[in-house]
Amino acid sequence: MAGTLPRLTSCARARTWFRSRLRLPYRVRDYDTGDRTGTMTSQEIRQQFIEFFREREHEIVPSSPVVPHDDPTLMFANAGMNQFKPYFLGTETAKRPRAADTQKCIRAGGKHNDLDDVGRDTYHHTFFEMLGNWSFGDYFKKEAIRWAWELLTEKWGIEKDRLHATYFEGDASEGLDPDTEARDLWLEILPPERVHPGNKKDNFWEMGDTGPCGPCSELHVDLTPDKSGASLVNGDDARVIELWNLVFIQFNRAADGRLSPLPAKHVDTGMGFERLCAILNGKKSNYDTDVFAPLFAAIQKRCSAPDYTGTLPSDSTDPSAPQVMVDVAYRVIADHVRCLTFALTDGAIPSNEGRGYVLRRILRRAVRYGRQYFGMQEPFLCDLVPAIIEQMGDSFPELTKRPDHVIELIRDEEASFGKTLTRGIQLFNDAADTAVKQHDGLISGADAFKLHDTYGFPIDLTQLMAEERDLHIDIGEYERLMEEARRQARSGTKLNPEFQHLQLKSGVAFPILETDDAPKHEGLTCAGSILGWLKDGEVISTPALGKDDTAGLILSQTSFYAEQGGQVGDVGTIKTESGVFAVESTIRVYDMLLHVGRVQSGLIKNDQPASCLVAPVRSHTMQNHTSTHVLNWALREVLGENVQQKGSLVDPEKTRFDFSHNKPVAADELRRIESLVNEQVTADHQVHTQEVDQKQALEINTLRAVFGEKYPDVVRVVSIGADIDEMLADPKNEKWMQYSVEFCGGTHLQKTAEAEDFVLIAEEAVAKGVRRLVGISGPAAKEARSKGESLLAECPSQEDVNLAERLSALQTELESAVIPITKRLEIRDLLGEVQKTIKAQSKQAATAAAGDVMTRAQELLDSAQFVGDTKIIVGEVPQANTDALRGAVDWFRQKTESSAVLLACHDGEKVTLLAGMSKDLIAKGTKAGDLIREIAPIVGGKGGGRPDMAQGGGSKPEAIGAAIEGATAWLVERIGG
RNA sequence: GGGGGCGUAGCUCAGUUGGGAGAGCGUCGCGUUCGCAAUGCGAAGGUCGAGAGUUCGAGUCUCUUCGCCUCCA
Repeated sequence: MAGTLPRLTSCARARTWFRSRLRLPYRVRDYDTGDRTGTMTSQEIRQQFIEFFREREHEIVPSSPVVPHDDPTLMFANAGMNQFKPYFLGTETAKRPRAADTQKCIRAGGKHNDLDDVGRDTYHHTFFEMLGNWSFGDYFKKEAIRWAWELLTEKWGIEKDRLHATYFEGDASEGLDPDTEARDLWLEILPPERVHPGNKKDNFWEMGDTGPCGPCSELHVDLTPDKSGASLVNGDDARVIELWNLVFIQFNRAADGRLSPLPAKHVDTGMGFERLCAILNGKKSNYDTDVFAPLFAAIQKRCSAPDYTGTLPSDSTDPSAPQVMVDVAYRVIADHVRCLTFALTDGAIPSNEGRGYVLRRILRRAVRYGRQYFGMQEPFLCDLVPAIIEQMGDSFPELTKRPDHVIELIRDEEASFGKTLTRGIQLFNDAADTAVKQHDGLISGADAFKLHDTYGFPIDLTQLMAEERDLHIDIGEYERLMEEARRQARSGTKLNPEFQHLQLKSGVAFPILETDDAPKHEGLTCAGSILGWLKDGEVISTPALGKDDTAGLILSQTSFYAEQGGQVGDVGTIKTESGVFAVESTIRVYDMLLHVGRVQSGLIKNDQPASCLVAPVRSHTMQNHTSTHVLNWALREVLGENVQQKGSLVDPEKTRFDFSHNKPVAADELRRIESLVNEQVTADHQVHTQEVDQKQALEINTLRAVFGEKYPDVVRVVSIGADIDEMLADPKNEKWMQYSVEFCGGTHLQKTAEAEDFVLIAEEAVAKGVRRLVGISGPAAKEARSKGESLLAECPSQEDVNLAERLSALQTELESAVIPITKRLEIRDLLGEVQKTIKAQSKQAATAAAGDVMTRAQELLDSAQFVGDTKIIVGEVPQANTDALRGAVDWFRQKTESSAVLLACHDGEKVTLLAGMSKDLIAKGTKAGDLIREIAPIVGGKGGGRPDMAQGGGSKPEAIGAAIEGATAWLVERIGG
């Protein structure tokens, strides 16, 4: 599959090239009939947008990944401005004042989750492109408005009298005046009846609760036949739709809610690409454009589906008519597979949490539609990926890099959902049967909830399946269970209650007390002074903190490391002349370092000099952190360049490193990785750190940056063994490849030998395609080694006695022991062999014993007395066990017409009794269980069982004789009498 | 991070107050058949994920742990 791609994409490239030479004229004609044969391809539209702004001195930037690795507040890129956020926030300055691009966006998580709308109308998408142009403190409203107008009307020929503009009408409660500047600019172009004021909701844009914001101005297109849609602007009507949003960022909202003018004013615009393509080609639906046409063709071919006719549930008298649902399925599948292809290409993976979970839900929705309306039982979404790559690979070259990987991920996910679906359908059928028989066609809320909770069946699917069988669901009960589950999940995530008040109150102003934490790299102590503390959600400095008060203490200077980059926050103590504060963890909020903990003794007052004492365990953290870097390097050496860091955690006990690798790391690979790390430790390399310009640092060939992570312009480089200046002077020299170089702000050893030793103690999967290694260093590593050796020495050899007991003891110990993973694997193999021996031995013993038991059984049968027609077989069988006695009872049953049996054996103090009764006796009311209950107390125990076979036991072997006599007497009386 | 579910033969799964580990498919052997398909009879195949506990007795109950699935945050 991959082999054919380059050829296909180059075809597409040639086509674009050819078209661009032709300079075909485009004119938009009639929106009403839609009979215009579209002449502008989406490729061309995208290209012309880019060119238009390139000609106006905009830097054309590539789309940022749709999966942001550097912004934890954002699940997916959802607007063009995401990658420029630092410029608006003022944390970075733009290198060029103007930019334009097309940004890949996904909207599917979030609060207003409109996933269920996608496919049911003409314009909702989970994945879409956003065209945008930006000014960072450069041009403002005038140019933005004029260019938007020029591009739409002059270049693309949209009829001028179909365009409406909106501007911000002002808001008294915020003290904001109307945006007359924008209004007047529009009035120069448009007649007053097509320039509309808009309220704060529609025409004032904010990034978040705080930060840059400003009025916006939107261009709307009137698609009504007679251009009468003026009253429908901002009316949420499909006939008059928003096309281009121009945001003028000119205010900053502070934490107290007040707005202040920004010194630098910015422009941020966004125009939905798919919608634009539809409008320029006179199509009513985004799905009727060539953005989707090739994909629809691929779907039809792969699914042998009926033709796509473009009907919608909303304009049909029967919203669930077969053809309508077929058309919905086309749109759902096309949209979702686009979304998945882009998200997986950018490094996301379907999983059971976070954004991975959103993707899983999207995939499942598509699979369900495919199953239900196209009858697809096998994975099929994966087969649609090449069509997308062929179509979009030119504009988004990243798609062509690892298509196989994306296809495989989708196929696996589809296959595993297929299994869940089959299981769920079974459960549904059971639930439906119960509903029909017992509840008058009402499926219980509990069943619906279980389908959702355990099998991942969304409620709408369950409802659909119910409707097919003319059943209903107890929705009220379902909702109640759902809410309960939500509540439970929430209550589980609360912070340590002691520190809950340390959450900053939102919307309340607070001073930012900046902390200088440079000393963290110098040592474990430093002197600073108290600036204040965070308590009850507020940053304050009075009154003093008394004994046992909990707070987040803020110092002017500190040697504590705040949790960042995988390294945990430090613990320790802070002393002043009047008190001692125990620090339990350290976190960063903005530029404040919060020393979270409690006052141990005395008082802590503001402005006091304070000395920081970081707990000595930090040195173990440093050993582990430096080892982590070497490990990262060793992984590349052993497993190859494909190893990408996926996350890490470094604390005093261990280092936990997650990386992309799609199969378990083999035992010999583990050994090599471990010994490579130790070679570097023994070599006692100097650990170099230096602040370097990011671009320059990226030149270094061996540098390992986290894929997709966004770094500041000046980064701290940590090199193990190689001088950083030398590397910068000759960044491409092959010899650097033998050293570890990373961007890192963490605390490190000065020389690698200080790590002492390194041992891998675990290897496991965390997600599909992601493995996790856990390593330890220092004294803990040495201890693990010797523990491993001693456990290995304890392994029994085949000849040893009491194999079974020793094995069980060793397994228990092995489970909790911290030993090298390589040693663990070795021991596991060894014990596996031992296990086989044990099995063979016990089988042999069983067959031998069976022979003895049969001899004894024959004796008992021969000496048995008759009571009427029934044989009374009672006696002791030495050297037997429960299974052997059962075998004997079965044998007697075959040998005799009618029999009552009681056998006994003992192993040390433990007595086992077994009783059997033939059917005729049971019919007469003599049951094996009764016999056992009667006899077991004689040997000091009890028992029971079924009428034909019962079992009991006790602890008095010396009473077996008495028990047998008792049994004989009981049987003779019952049967004889 | 929290909740729920599952783990039994090579595969798909049953297993009801705790009381002899099962079915179907597959495998192997033997029949019917010239042979195949089909079919009849028979057999092999299990540390019931692992470890502890309760019990006279645990696939079943309790706890711990591993793996997978799933929902919520």
